[in-house]
Amino acid sequence: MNDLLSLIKKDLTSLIEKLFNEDVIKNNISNKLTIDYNSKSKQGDLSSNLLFILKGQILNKSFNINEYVENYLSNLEYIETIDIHKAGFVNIVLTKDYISNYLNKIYILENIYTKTNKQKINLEFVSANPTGPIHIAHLRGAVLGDVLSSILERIGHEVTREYYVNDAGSQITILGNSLFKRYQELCGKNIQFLDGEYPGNYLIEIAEEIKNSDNEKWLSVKDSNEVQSYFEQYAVKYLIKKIKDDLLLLNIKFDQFTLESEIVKNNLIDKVFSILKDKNLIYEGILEKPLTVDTEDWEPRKQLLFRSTTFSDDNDRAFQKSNGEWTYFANDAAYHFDKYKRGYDKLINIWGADHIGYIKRMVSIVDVFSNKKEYLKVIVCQIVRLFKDNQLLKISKREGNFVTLQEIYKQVGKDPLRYFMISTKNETPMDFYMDKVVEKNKDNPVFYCQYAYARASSVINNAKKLPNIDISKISFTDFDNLSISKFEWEIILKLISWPYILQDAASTMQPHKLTNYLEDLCSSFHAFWNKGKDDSSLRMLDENNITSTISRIIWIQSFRNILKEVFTIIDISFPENM
RNA sequence: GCGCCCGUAGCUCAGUGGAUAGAGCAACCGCCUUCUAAGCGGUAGGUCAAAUGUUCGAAUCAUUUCGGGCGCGCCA
Repeated sequence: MNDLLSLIKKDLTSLIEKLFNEDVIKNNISNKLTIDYNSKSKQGDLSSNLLFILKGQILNKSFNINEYVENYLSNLEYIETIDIHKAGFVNIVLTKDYISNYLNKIYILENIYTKTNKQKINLEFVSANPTGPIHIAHLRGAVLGDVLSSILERIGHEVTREYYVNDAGSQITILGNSLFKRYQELCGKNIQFLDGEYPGNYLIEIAEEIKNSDNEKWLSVKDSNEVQSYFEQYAVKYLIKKIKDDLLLLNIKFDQFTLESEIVKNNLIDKVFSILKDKNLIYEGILEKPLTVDTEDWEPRKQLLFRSTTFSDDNDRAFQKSNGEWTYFANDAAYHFDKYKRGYDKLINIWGADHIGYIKRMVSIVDVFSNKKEYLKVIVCQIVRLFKDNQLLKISKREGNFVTLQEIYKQVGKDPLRYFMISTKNETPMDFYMDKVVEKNKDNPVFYCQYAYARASSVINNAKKLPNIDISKISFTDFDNLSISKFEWEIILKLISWPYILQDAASTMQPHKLTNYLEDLCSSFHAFWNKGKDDSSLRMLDENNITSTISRIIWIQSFRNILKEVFTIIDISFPENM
């Protein structure tokens, strides 16, 4: 929490403790205390539920709690006035000095954030299979993961951005096969794709590369394993490179790529297996037929199962296939074991909505080997529906005709993509209108906020031209409380609440709180800008009133500083001129 | 059938125990000789899907119902 609120909370908490120690109230209920920036009513800067929670606790009915609280608070140095609302809210107006003191930190961009206990966090996201290019279904998680990482870094954590590459398993075999078919096709053979194979055009490019360097050499290689493995590896390597390049369009970079094949090679599954075995969480059993499978396709078989139901999952889950191979789940568990062994304080995964059913077993198994509760946090992002010309772009998984990141990027660009992908809460399904996000008007919050920054920058540039003010010599000691209007104090209070907003976004892991804040703050700025048209005393620059002009330059610079902070975290541009 | 998520203004969404439930768009009425009108102000628009419960207080929590999305092999 930000210094300001935690300081005041400390004082209110000790008030509650005092009342408890003096036997005025029944219980120490300080854990129910809340204090917040007062955005809802205009009755003060901050509000607290203090009296609500004290009311039911008073032992002596004749004790005048309102008066007691009022006296106590009035003596605190940072409180200008307090107002006890009849419903039970305590509304606090802070002294101008106190608010100015915090504004100063933002003006000089120092000590804005309270030091947190630094944690080593691993954030795994995207992790799309290297069987095709990045497309719309991966986009939201990609940006969400990147921005969330930046948020956590900003408050002092050390974040590893990680990508897990599923380069083992049957999908990769099929990929290799499909690529070889494309190669054969280029060599003049007739080919046909089966259901479940990869007919996408992107494999043709890869096949062309191979044909250009090796000609028809692979047609005559007898060892089919050699062919298979060559085409698999070539495809995976090529596609990983392509995925990296695509993500770079949005400036998304990873610190680490971990290969499933390496996890398998290092026998980590055996280790996880023996831990489970020791804890009696694995057994040989037969699963019931799932509802989604036709009866004729189902054959009950004995295999090793993980006791997922112990952790309130619907079913126990297959850990080893009946043919002796490990399941995908086993590999993935081993991968998480690997992350755990690397010594992170916390693991975060971002998954698409299509993996919801997989969360329970993964979180459970990580709990088991890490011996920690909620060591792994899985964030789910809901699907994005893409609209163009107000028409829903239908996708068919079967045909694999997803709109690729590259295609969307070409039409929309980086800033709107990054902004909109995080501006809706991750659990809410999102509609993305490709035409609207590039419009340059109020309809489009990206431009609305960037425009506010440009306007503020323009004020500062004009201030540099004022004959009687040297902007480079302004320091915070020149800030005059009295020349600031009421409306501006509201903006300044919003600036001060920024560390609280960031902290909140970090602890709830919800980056959309940043864009909400940004839009609210910029709206206040645009409103104030226009007030100067009706009332010339509210114009930001006034040659005839140096004191108020200097004070305004200070908060406008602070406003720009905060905007820069938010834009930087979201990683979109902030042009000075538009 | 089961699990998770969602249901808030005509539309897209915030708000998830607190005050008279908020923004933007769309509609209607206004504001450019002066710091960027790519902007601002105002009007209108609500059974917070429904019911019951929990308590000082519920859009928010619980239970149930209805509607929508996603998922429900030994695939990945």
